[in-house]
Amino acid sequence: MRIFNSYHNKIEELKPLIENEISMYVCGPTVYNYAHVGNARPVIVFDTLKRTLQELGYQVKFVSNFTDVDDKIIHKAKELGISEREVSERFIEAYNDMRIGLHAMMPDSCPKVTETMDAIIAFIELLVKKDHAYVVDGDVYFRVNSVSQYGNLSNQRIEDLMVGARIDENAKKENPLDFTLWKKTEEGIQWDSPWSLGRPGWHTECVVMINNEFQKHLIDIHGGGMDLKFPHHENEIAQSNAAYDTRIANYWMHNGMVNIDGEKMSKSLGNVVWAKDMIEKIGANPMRWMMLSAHYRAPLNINEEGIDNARKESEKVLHTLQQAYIKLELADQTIEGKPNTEAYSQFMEAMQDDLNTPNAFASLFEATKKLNNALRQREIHTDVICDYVITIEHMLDVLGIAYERITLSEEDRELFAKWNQAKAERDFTRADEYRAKLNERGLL
RNA sequence: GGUUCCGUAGCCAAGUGGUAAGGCAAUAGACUGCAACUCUGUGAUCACCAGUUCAAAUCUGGUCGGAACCUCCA
Repeated sequence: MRIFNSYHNKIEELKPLIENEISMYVCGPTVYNYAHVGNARPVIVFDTLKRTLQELGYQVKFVSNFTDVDDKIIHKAKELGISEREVSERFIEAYNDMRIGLHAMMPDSCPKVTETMDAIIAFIELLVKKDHAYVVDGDVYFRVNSVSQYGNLSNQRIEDLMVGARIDENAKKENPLDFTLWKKTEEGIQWDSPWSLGRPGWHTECVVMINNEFQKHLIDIHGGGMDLKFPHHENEIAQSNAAYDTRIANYWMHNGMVNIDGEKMSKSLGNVVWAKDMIEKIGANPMRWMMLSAHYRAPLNINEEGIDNARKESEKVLHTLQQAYIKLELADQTIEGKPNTEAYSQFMEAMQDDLNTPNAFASLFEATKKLNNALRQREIHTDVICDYVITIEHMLDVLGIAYERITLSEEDRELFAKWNQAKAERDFTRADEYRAKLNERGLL
């Protein structure tokens, strides 16, 4: 498996820390609102990565957090007149519903900030003790200049960041780029700490959770949206380097942003689309299909035509699969075996090439075409059909596209028999009746 | 100002040195009792200019156009 490592900006062979095992972490959402379609992309991308790794035989441990302590949650709670906990629980549930709606596997663990507070405070204490952080009036800041590697991930020099960046002037900080580890606060939920009543900054939780969940300071893969590269991931690396002298993850992966009709989604443009609404509108399969039809690192533009495309393509493949099930059922042929077609090899080759899903789809279409051809032969070769059914099923499993094996009832079988007989007798009135019934049952 | 990325047929989208995958749409056929489904055929010299090379969409330089990040947005 080769993946593009954002840390080095190049494609690298994936070498796990432990043979046949992969530890991966993806930054989760701040649960103050529903997830929009942009949020759905990393869910789909990294779920697909996990599926690919599993198909390759890796044991994958996948962790993704919930940020349930944040200013935005506090504001939302005020707005709705409910507690912060109620806000976060509501949107955690909604987020998990979205995962289900996208056919994404649940992560093996979803730690929450509120349940990690002791470890976060202990970690900040460690940074302070090591002199990588300093305390001012109950706030704690990370001293960016204390780690030499700062800027490595985003490839920026501290001086450059200082010049043009619109950095808020905070007189308490030694350096404008220093980021908050702990914030003294009067508003919202608070925790007691050695420095003040307050709450942690955003960048610390991921580091602590990774250490906690994986019981080590270095994992294989860390993922998230491109926009998290700086400052969030840069800051994670800085903290981990400061505390444990490791960059937390060997491989950093970032997915591209999602646009709607060529424009960035934003509240001000009023074009934010909730993922749940789109799933409901177009269905999970087309949604995933569309998201995977472009390479994960490229920006993805969503428009009506793209949705339509994804819908047609997915339906076509699933329809072919369905016809194959019926054909095999009618021939009393069971489906078993492992994928052993050229198309499958090419598919997996594409997936191993930094998740080249567009090429993987090409293999899927080829397999579909082969299957369609096999289904149209006068002489039915069920073994060939079986090969391609298994091939396509495995491909769909890796892509997370849902399908269902059809079984025929006695009635269905009779209908097929009668239809064929009527056609043979050239009684097209009756034949059309049977055809209509079969159509009604979605079997044609 | 700094950093990163992109510009391939009507649309979506691979390919990153050896004469342009795939899909959608369009169009012409085949199959069919008719239809649907399906299958087959048909289209681009890769934003522009210059350079390196036997050879460039693919490397270098430049021009034009677009995007992201540098603001606790995936």
